[in-house]
Amino acid sequence: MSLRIALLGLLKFSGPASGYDLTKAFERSINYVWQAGHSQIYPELAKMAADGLIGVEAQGTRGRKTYAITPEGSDELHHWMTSRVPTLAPVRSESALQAFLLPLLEPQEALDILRRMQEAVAARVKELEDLRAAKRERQVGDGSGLGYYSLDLGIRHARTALDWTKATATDIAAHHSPADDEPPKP
Amino acid sequence: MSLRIALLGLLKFSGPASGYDLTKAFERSINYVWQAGHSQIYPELAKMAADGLIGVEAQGTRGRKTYAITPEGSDELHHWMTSRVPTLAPVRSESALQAFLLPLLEPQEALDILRRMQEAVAARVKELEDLRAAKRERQVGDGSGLGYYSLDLGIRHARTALDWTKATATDIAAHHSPADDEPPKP
DNA sequence: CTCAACATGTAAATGGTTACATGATTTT
DNA sequence: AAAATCATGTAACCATTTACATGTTGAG
Repeated sequence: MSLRIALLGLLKFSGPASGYDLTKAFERSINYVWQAGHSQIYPELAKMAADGLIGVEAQGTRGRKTYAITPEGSDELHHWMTSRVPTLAPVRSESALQAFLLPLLEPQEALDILRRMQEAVAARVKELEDLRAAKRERQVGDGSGLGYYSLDLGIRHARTALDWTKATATDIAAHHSPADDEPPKP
Repeated sequence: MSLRIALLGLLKFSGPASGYDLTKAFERSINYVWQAGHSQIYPELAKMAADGLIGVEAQGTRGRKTYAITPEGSDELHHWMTSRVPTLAPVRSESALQAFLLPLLEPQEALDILRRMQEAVAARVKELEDLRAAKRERQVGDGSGLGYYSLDLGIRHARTALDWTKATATDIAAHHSPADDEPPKP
């Protein structure tokens, strides 16, 4: 379902596009909230066309097929957006699993992991903030452009994860009584 | 892979258990970071036993099989925990997709959705905070117990999502110029 | 005796990833 | 002429979900 919705949203927003274009669009923008490769996108477009949600608007050179959203597709998209019950998608994340299992490790091992996590998350924060800055330069400064609000959400989540790594490291270090194996350097 | 690690972690922490026990443990605790039902767990346990990561310790009544983690299983778990590179799992969430597509809607429609999201997220925050309070009462107050740190992470994420719904609603309402279809009630 | 909880499995369907396969056009 | 990019598809595999299927034990 979600792949369909994502494709309908892209077609609605940017107008007619080919499977190739949509694959690129996925890589560029939407892959921060949903991922799909061309091997999933092409068959899905064929099914959506069969269901009347999109139509082949033109066949270009190199076998290029340009799809456009139909009124039925617009309805489907609008219906999904406005009537889906806000199910909090359960988290399914290896990092969260690692966090879950942290108490199994020795404090020093846990601290090492948290330090590495912290670096990775800090890099992600920077990546997303740069992306937002680049977007701001390219277009008008308001909330138009798909992905504006989800990018904000992503940045907030990444910053929260960064805070968590710091707080957790502090917490573990406190229980650990750092004198044990980190003798102060004079 | 992750399912294996989750099962190894539970067996390591709580000692020998049956597939049934582990299914219950999943439902209770770990399902905030990873989900699996019994139909996935039983076959996986069989494969893990074949791979020597766990062993059948005892066969009880009602066909109950009790599995225990082996030294090889412990190694595998420890290796995964300490040597996995902290890949930020890409988000794949319907809610994030909905956030991504929000600019397609009329401001009033978007505000309605954000209001419903806000209620759902607030409920999640409360659920998780209650869970932490209940855990605190039951056992010692420090960071022991699997899931202590990931629960903290979950609470922080949920609060962040709540903040986002409020900020986004405020932002959209500002652009919308509320006088348009929300005349002030005298 | 009946119902809830215990206990384990398999099968079918869906969704997603990786690899295979092919060919046209444009750029260097 | 070679390489990069455009462009589309299929096949095999893996993970996950939902449904099917069966039988035991203990409590009320």
